[in-house]
Amino acid sequence: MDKPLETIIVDSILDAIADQRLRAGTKLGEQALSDLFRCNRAHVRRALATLTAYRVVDHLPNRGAFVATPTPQDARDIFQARRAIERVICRNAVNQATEQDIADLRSHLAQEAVAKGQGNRPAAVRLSRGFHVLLGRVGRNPVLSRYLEELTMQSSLIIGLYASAHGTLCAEDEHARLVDAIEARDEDAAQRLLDEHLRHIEAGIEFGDEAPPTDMLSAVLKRS
Amino acid sequence: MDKPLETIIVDSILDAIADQRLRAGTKLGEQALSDLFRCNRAHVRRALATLTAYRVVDHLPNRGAFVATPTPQDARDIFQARRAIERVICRNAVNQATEQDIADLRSHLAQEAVAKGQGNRPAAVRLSRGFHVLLGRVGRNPVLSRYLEELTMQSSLIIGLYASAHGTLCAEDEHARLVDAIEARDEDAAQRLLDEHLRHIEAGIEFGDEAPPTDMLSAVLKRS
DNA sequence: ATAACACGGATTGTTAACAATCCAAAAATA
DNA sequence: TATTTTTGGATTGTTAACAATCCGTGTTAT
Repeated sequence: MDKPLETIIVDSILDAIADQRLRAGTKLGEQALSDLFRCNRAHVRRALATLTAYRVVDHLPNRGAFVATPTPQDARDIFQARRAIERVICRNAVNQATEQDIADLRSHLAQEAVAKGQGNRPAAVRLSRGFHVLLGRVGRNPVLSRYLEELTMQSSLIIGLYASAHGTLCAEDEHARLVDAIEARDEDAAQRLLDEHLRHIEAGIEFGDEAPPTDMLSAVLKRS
Repeated sequence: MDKPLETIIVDSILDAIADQRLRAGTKLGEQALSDLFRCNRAHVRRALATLTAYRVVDHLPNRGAFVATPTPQDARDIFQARRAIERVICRNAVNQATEQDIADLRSHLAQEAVAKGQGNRPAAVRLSRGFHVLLGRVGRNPVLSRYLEELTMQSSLIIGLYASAHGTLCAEDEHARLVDAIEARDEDAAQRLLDEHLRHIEAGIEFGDEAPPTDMLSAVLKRS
């Protein structure tokens, strides 16, 4: 049981972003965070530095750290990168997925279905991201997985910023059909399904209206 | 004229790695670095943290920071990621390269030729990396460019670690032919050339013999 | 002679105090 | 009243001292 403290802060913030509890533009004050996590300001400082390296936080000198607000152009670049990376992850998954992997993916699908059935949108977004991250693990290339984790994180941010209200979010049967293709070892079908899936997500994003930053860190980050 | 100090340290170390003046496994002591750059230990500490985030430095708790030593499996993963990413960068470049871009690439080719002609291997490695980074810029997707910069950095490390002595390094006419294909707007040819080029580089790597870490930071990092 | 142990220097990790900067609200001026 | 200036509090950035850990060396005991 190790608790490297800095990782706890980083993960808490990443989770909050994936959950869309932390919205783009929110200020991440050092004092506020060190109070929340009962720790030294230096720890918070390092956590914010690594989040900045992940491009999930913008750091303005003498101003502080803010949850990044990707521009529409950023969004296009990010989704193009996802298509490039997930294409190969998908191929790896088709070639290397074990029965256990398939079972894990299907189990995840079930969770997604529950969240959707309950109309729990934040959970749906988080689980949808989780599906792609899980797929990345199945691909067994840690380099690609890491990039995908970054990109899906930023995607969550983008969806929180720009997603159209009429929540056309990740038709989950697209996930299911992708798992079918992987299980059937149909590489072409899997790659095609994934590419289309990503294009659907991107198409569901509506640019043009800026979302206002929110606040109230403590209410949003508190958990353990 | 900005000198954010931390970036100076980071860039110096990255340059030294790209130049293969800093070899894998070298210890990066905090004291040594703060002496070298006449700065506070905290600055060094942050620089090492961001280098760790770039996966170019390994940080062992209570032991210190070391230039990362990628394993052969790491190398395979890294080159697979490069193929995935540069494939798309290449497509972008074919579609968007301006005449100025082509000119820049050709100018870079000339520099590479000079270094090779002089038998200057470190410069050749650095310039070879520079070609790919430049290509990334032409692709005009900052997300992909950033990942490519990381990956080429790690590639330099790998080449320094494992490259066969009979320096079959980046047949530079492969770069030249790639630029030809881009200028001719021949997407298929460009992508094929780049993919083959990357496979050639990877094939030129010989695993199995571990290279011993070196030392003497001051001799290797000093410049400005 | 070898192995376990203990000591001391060196290196990393942590903390708190101090300095610099920014921001918003109040005060002064036109 | 509108605009500029000032001022105080709050936040970030920097530094140095202190604590904890590691590692090589030298000692001791079997």
